[in-house]
Amino acid sequence: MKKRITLKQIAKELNYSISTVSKALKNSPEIGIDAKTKIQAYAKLYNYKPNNVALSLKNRKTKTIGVIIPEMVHYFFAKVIIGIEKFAKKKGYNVIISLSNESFEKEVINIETLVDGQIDGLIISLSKETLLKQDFHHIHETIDLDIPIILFDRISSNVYCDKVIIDDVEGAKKATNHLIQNGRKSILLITTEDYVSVGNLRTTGYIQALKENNIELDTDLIIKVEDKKSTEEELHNIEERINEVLKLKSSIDGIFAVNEIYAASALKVLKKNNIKIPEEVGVIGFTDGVISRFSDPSLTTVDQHGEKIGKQACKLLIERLNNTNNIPYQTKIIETSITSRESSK
Amino acid sequence: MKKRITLKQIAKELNYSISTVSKALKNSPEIGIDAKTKIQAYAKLYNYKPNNVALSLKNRKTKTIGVIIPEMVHYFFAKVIIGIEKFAKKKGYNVIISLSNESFEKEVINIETLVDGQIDGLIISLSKETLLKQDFHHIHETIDLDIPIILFDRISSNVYCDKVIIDDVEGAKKATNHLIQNGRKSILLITTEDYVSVGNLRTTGYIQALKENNIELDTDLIIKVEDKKSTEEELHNIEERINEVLKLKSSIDGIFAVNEIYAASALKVLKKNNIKIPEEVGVIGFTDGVISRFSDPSLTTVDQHGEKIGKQACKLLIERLNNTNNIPYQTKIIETSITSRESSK
DNA sequence: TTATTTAACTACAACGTTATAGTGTTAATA
DNA sequence: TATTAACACTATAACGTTGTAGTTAAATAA
Repeated sequence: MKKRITLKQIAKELNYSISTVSKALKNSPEIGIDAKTKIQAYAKLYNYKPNNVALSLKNRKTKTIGVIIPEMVHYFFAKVIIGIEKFAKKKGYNVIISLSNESFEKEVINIETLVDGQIDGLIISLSKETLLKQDFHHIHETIDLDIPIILFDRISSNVYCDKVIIDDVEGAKKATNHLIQNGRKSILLITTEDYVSVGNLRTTGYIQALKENNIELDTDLIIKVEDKKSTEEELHNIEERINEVLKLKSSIDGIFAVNEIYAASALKVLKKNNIKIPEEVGVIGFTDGVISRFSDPSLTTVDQHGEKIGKQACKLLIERLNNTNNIPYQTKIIETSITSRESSK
Repeated sequence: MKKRITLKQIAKELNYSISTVSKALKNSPEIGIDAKTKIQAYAKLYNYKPNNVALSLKNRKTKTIGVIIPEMVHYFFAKVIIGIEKFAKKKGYNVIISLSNESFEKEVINIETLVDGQIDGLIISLSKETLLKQDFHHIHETIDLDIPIILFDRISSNVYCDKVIIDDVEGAKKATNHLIQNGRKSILLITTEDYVSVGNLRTTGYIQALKENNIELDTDLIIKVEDKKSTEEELHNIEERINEVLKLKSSIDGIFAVNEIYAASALKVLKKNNIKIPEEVGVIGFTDGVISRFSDPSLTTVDQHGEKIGKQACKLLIERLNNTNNIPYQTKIIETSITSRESSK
């Protein structure tokens, strides 16, 4: 019905120039007290709000941050977004969210769309396909356009920009040590193929922990999952593989899974085989999500503090946005912590 | 480094007027073939892309849709967003997401921020606090500003606008009937307080199903949870209440919970009491999320088809955006379906 | 008295785009 | 030959702001 009022309309109505109205509303000392009070009262009455699009055009700033994540239904990403959103809002920024759906092509398109004047900067977690392809031209082009990018969680050392990650190696070490300190000696690792940076690093942490505790590495105790998307049959597949290894290696007394889906799958297989958790086999997962909280037994996990990651990423981005002079790129590492639950004594 | 090129720069470089360049890039018949090819080649070379902010200002359209949801970590909302995002992108719209965090105040602020020129229309699921307060002035004001709103899931009959919901009554009826057809006669309902519209409606469906099957309603078999936020102690509280009723009413052979958290809690209590699922007690939840899929036993659920809801909401919104002439408000109802799993025979 | 300062405003340009109206020049028509 | 039409382009205004550079008129200083 009633469209929002503009400076022009106020000016016409009160017989002032547009400039006067603009300045009066900004409380400029150039404007007389009479005009100010009249204009301000009128603006308030008609609920004047400056048009943000016009401001964006004028200032060449949209005060909007773009976020591209691979998937929405992951608890971790949801948490990161909460962190970003909270911090952004506090600093007067809006957040646009796009989903790459783990696809390289969608990631490229999404970035292109957002970069077309919609956003001041980007926060991205790379899709699995991008990591597999190792093609980062779209990221580089964006940075060349002077649009800062912050990478989080799924990063690449081949991209030069600010990054926020957790110490995956350290987190995996913590997890493995947690099991070892419980007296476990034969620990099964369920991880991803190596091109997924986080899977890779967590595998490294697992191996390091074993070494530091003088436990010999048995590569048969490592299951590497080709994880595209967690469809029903894919899940079934994972369960099958766990089952096989479990049959083959009866010595197994601990399981470390690099995400909570794998951990939940492990629980299922163990229960099916009537193996007592945590008495016979202790289980620990990565990512503290709803599945871990509501599984039976509830899962001990390595908490990634997604909200903190989001906040940190957003902070880095806004700092860079406010500092045109090139500060050197930083990589912030967020500490993990273990949330102890029933699946490990 | 290299900022994006503008029409002005192309015009200057090639010695044409800005209008000519603009028209040449739009393939206007007004422009000669020579100029066209030259300009188009140059634009392509320098990767010209029109500035969206300028277009927004000119067209008074941002081609952006705002979405406000109460929480991000709910599987259902995540799914809805996926649906919205997919459809929006296909139609050339971007999506901005805001979180109300179940707070009335945050909802109001978020709407205000978004409405200030950022978006063409809004898709909202109301916060619990808003529903409790029954204060919808912010919604009405936005609609008055000619910014269309689509409400989904958490709606109110006191707001006149397009809506997308599932048939909660019907869904609850389906769920209850599912248990009854399994031979259950004494069915515990775990629901929310009545002000949460969906809880209310699902309670109604439960009652109707009983009536239609000539089972007398026993109000002791209804647990109404005051659900603010699902904190650890809150969850514990719910489990306590379920436990009490279970002790009091040994006849219980079925449980219907209006969301998956309550259903998971029920599972936990049943298992603690060594009650066999589904043999002794069948359990069914609402919302088909990850918890249901990974719980033990896996949960039979009423699937809300979140993605479909999102798509439908987005479709309604874009239709309204394209039709300035007032089409009457519609309420679309998305069918639910039961996903049968282990917790019910 | 004349020059200068101050107060209180207004005009203008610019951000990047597009639609409408206008301007020459050449070719076709009456 | 005079008129008109077609072609190929340009100028201008507008979307809503804001900062800079004017413009008045009155007040003060010399």
